[in-house]
Amino acid sequence: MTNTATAEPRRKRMPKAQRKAQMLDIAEQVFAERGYLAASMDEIAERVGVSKPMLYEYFGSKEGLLIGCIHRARTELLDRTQQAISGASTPEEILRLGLLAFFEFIGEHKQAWALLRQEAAVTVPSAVEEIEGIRRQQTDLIAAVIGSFDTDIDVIEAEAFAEIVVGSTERLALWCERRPEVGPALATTYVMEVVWRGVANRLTG
Amino acid sequence: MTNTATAEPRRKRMPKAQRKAQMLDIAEQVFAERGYLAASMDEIAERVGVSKPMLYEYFGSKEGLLIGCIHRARTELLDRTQQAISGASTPEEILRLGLLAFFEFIGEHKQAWALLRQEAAVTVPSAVEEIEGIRRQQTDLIAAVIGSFDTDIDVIEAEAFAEIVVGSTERLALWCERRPEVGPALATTYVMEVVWRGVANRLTG
DNA sequence: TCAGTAGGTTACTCGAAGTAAGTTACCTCC
DNA sequence: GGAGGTAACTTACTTCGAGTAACCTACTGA
Repeated sequence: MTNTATAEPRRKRMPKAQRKAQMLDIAEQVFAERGYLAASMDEIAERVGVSKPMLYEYFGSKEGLLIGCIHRARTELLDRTQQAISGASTPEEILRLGLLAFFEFIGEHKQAWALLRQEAAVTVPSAVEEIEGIRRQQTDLIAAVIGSFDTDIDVIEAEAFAEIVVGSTERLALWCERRPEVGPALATTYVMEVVWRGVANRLTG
Repeated sequence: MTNTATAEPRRKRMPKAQRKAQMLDIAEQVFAERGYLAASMDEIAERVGVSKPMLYEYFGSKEGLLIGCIHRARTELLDRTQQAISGASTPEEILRLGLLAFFEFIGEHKQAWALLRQEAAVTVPSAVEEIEGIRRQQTDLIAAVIGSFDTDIDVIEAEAFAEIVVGSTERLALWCERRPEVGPALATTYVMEVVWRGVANRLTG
C-alpha cells in the first residue's frame, strides 16, 4: 500500500532553475487565490512538495517570493509587447498593437494581474517599486511614441499623456474582468477611441 | 519627577465618538507611514495613548480599522465632489469641476490618498470593496454625464469611457506627486484635453 | 455614598514568518 | 563500485504580532 515502487517520485529532487520556476508558478497561484496576506509560506511549500526553508533558500522572504512573481510577469510582458510592436510603422499602430498585446497578456494571466494590480501594490513596499518599473516601461514607450509623433510637444505634457494612457489601460483591464464580453480587441478600441483621438486632436489642433 | 500633579492627564478618558475619531487620525497616519502590513496595532494603540483591546472594541480588527479610515476618506471625498459640481450646468463643466475637486482633495490629504490608492488595494477583501465603492461613485457619475451628453451611446461604451476617465485621473494624481509643479488646475486641464476631447469627438464624430 | 456602566487594562493564546543545524540523494573520480 | 563532496532537502525550533478573556476604575446620577 505505502510502497513507492516502480518510480513513484512523491518528492523528487530537481535542478535549481526548474525548482525555482515551479515555485514561482505555485506562488503566483496561491497569492492570487488567497491574496498576499492570507497566503502562507507553509501552504505554498506544501503545494510545491517541498519544505518551507527551501522557499527561503531561493527567495529570501515572502516579500522576495512576491517580487520574484512580479518580476517574471514584468519580463514576460515586456517581451510580448516589444514583439507585438516590432511590425508596426506609424505611432498609432505602435500604440494600438502595444495595447492589444497588453490586454491579451492580462487576459491570459488573470491571476497574476489581479495580484499585481490589486494586492501587491500595497502590501509590500518593494513590490510597489517593481510594479512602478512595469509602468515605467509602458510610459516611457508611450511618451516616446507621442514625442515621435510631434517633436514640438512639451516634455511634461507628453509625460502626462503617457500617464493617462497607462492609467486608462490599467483601469479598463480591471473592468474587463467584470465584463467578459469585452475582449482585448474591443478594449483596445475603447482606449484608442478616447485617448488617441484626444492626443491626436491636441497635437494637430 | 514621576508625579502627575496639577492635572497632567497622561491618559484621559474620552467620549466614544471623540476617541474613535482620534483613533482614525492616528491609524491613517501610521498606515501611511509604515504601510498596512508593517503597521502594528500595538504601535497605533500606543500612539493613541490607549491599550490594544480598545482598538478592537471600536473597530473589530486591523482590517476593520483600515476600512474605517478608507470609509471616512471616501465620505469626505464624495462630499467635496458633490459640492464642487453643484454649481455646474453643462456635462463638460461637471466633469471639469469634479476633476478639479478630486485633485485638490488629494493635494490636501496626501495621507488619506495614499491610503485610498495604495493601501486600499491591500489584500483585505473588504477594503477592496470599499475602494471599489469609491470608484463606483466616480464612474457612475461620469457614465451619467456621458449618457446625458448623448443618450444614443451604448451603455457598455459609456461605462468603458467612465473607467478610462477614472483610471487616467488616478494615475495622473500619482504622477503629480513626483511633479510638484503640476498642480490641480493643470492636471485637470491635461485630463480634460485628452479625455474629454476624445469622448466628445467620439460622440459627435 | 454607592450602584451601574462606559471606558480601560493586564496577560494571555495562536498562527505564521523566518532560521539553525542536521540529513539524504546524487555525481564523480579513483 | 565505493569514498567523499556537495546540492538539495528536512526537522524542530524562535519570534513577533493579531486577536481575546477576564478583570479593573473613573465618572454618572438617584
